[in-house]
Amino acid sequence: MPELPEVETVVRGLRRALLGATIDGVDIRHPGILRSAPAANFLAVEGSRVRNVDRAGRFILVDLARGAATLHLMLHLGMTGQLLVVEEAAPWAKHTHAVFQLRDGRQLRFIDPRRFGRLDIVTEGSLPERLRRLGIPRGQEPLTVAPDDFVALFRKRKGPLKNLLLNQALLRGLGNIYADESLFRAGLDPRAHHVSAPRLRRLRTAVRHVLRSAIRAGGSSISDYVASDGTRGWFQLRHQVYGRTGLPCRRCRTPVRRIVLAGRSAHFCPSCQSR
DNA sequence: ATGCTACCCTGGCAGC
DNA sequence: TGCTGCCAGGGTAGCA
Repeated sequence: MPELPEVETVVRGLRRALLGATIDGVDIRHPGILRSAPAANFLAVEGSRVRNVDRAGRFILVDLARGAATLHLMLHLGMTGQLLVVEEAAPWAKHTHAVFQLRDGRQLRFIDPRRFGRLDIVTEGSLPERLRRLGIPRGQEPLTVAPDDFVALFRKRKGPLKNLLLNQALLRGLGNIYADESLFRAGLDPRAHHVSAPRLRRLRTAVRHVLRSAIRAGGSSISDYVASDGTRGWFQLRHQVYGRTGLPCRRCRTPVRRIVLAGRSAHFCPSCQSR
């Protein structure tokens, strides 16, 4: 499940592989993955060069230049999406929905069995305008948000803390795994309401630590996730609570509990995490 | 504005 | 063995 660390790993791989490469065309094999722009709009990538690869939350942004014109490609991996840079002769994976042909004979392939992933493209407009048209949430980046801003984001909000962490309009990039892992590290119950400022500061530190550790590990590979060169991450081996329902807490041996919040499983240690 | 639920979609797995 | 039914969840539409 690609969350911020997985997307960051993919972005770093794409940057290494694609910067300066020329795109000769794109084949949208399954238009259902398009978010808003019709398939015809993607014809514009022909002859463009990759100028930058970046990330906003879980959204991957590829800046393309063609002459004086710029194009902005958005890719979202959804639940099971993969972006692979391969030689064009590489074996064909099932559920390959889009293929970008590179002039040097390689291909960027978008593969997504569950088809929750999305592609979009815009051609112009100011940065905020582009981000809006690409559907990028307005939330803060968890790795750069200042302590006071982090506290301000959550202080006057209602609802369980876990739900707030999943709200991409507040903080973008956290998903179910890293929300649970961050709450465990901060010692906070996912059901906690109206959390105090000192506890929120602790949560910010925990989020940063968990995300950075996961990025160093190349992300968590649970089912489909792989980096753009096909390698798997190993942070799943370090999960403290996610996916460990009924197993002993690694800190205190109390069985890990699973409840449902925001329509998702929330995993936590009832002894180590307090409200 | 905000917070909630239903929906999309397929592979993997438990249970019979 | 083979079938059925359920579960996983990111983002968004639609609702109160």
